[in-house]
Amino acid sequence: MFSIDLMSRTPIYEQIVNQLEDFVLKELIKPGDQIPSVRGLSLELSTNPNTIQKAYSELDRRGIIHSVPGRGCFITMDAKSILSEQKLEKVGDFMELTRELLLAGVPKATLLERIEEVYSEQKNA
Amino acid sequence: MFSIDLMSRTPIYEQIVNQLEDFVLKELIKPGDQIPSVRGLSLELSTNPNTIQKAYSELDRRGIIHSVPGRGCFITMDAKSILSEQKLEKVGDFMELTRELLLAGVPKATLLERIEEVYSEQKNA
DNA sequence: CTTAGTGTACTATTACAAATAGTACACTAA
DNA sequence: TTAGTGTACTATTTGTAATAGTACACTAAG
Repeated sequence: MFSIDLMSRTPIYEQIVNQLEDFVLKELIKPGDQIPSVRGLSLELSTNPNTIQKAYSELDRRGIIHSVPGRGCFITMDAKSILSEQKLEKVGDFMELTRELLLAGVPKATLLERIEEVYSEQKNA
Repeated sequence: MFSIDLMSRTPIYEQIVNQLEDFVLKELIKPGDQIPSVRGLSLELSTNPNTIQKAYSELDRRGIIHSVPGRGCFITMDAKSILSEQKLEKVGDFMELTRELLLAGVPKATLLERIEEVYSEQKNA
């Protein structure tokens, strides 16, 4: 399920965080579900347990997962709403990127087409 | 003209590169124009000359500027076209971001509105 | 020619964050 | 009791960015 890119400039622990957030939003993992153990995932990904723990601490801090000593880590009930709200802040990034493309001479129509494309992908899913 | 953010996660030399690229696209600097000297800019920004040189080497490598030993650094004639083409690759990022926002529940109409907003900003400029 | 100002190249060092290594402790469930 | 959890901690390694300092070749102005 998880996969990491050692060549990427984004830290491994951050890749884990991003991927798990994606899984939650895509509902590949649901509230209450248990996620892989720190040691288990570190073996699967051939990383150090501390790297996984750093990712899980971050997710716990944000309220996405709930860690229970001796039992494991579980997706919280309101993980999805937290993430959705968090992603809304990306609308600013969206506009920033739009400005860059405008500057590069990309016509408005092109962007509109791309949006249609992405939103129609979803209907087929 | 240039400014750097020491707190940013993006390296200083990369901030320089990005800003100069922006200036070219915005035509604040034009082909043939001379840009600040390595030592001059390092003084202005209170950075090490090597940091500026790293940025300039990168820009030279990409064909954005042309360095002439003993004279200075100048914007190349086709800097803008190189940058425009380079930015086109960002359409992929645009779609990726659109997918994220779709996943977070942002309605298509919101994104379309934002695009209109950005493109109308430009008309006023 | 001299001088000041350019870009360029190089080595050494510092600073910082990510990642690794290893250990230890407390808890839970079988 | 035992195996599997999360957690905490220190020490170390690694890679990159940035700094520090020096040196060289070139150009233009005097």
